[in-house]
Amino acid sequence: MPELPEVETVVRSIAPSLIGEVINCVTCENDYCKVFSSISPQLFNQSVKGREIINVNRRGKFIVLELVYGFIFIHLRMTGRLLTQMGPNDRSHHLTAVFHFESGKKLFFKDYRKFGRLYYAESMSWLNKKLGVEPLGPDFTFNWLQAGLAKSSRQIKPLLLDQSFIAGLGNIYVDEGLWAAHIHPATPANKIKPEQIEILHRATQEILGESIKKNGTTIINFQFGAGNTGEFVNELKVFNRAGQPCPVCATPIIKIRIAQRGTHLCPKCQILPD
DNA sequence: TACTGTGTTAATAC
DNA sequence: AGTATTAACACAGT
Repeated sequence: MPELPEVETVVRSIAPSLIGEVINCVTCENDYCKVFSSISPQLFNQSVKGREIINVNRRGKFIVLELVYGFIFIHLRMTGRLLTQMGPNDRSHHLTAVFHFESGKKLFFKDYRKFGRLYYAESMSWLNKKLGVEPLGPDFTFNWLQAGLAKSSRQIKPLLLDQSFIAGLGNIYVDEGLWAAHIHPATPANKIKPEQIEILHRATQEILGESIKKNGTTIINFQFGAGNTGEFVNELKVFNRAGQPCPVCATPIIKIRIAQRGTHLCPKCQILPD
């Protein structure tokens, strides 16, 4: 399940082989035209054919291919993978799209649940208007977070998962950040104490940064490059650790449902306020 | 066989 | 307007 650190890892792994390539065409595979979202393969190709990729970046959980004119945005959703070559075990019926470059190189978009999508837009504003602040960017300050939480009565976890508020956090890193700050995930955002907001702010940045250093987290599916997996899975404190001891107090971690999402927490460290 | 889990959007209800 | 809930998407795994 790629979140910000995993998408960043993918970007770093593919950027060197994509920059400078000129797109001949992008085909959808296995009749899966939906990979282009709502537009037709013809229209998508009209926009990208002959254009050079001049940079590869990330915004939230989107991979951004900057073209000499315009942008391709790639969202991996849960199981999308970008491969520069197909391995012997990569079954072709999981392919949803292929980039064909004029050099002869290819980029394969493999996605066995087929939720991943490709989008084209002429400017970054298409994406920026959907997404909130970058948690590793300069706008993610303590003051901004405190003000944002004060304005909302929503439960903190679904608020942090809302990409139009903060872009890039998903189930793993929200659970980890809330545990670090001793915040129960169902706490109304506007009831969280400033001291806890301060820890949440710092912990979120630290956890994301550390995870990027370890190439992200692999629970089941995440891979990058030629089948490498993320090592941050070994640093997780609560996510996917139901029944195992809390690293702080040894109380068994529990898994509950909040806003229809599996949610991991320490029932002793993270108490819901009255 | 029925259910779950993933991220996101759209639709709907309050 | 803000918030919460649900379905839809697709499919491997249990």
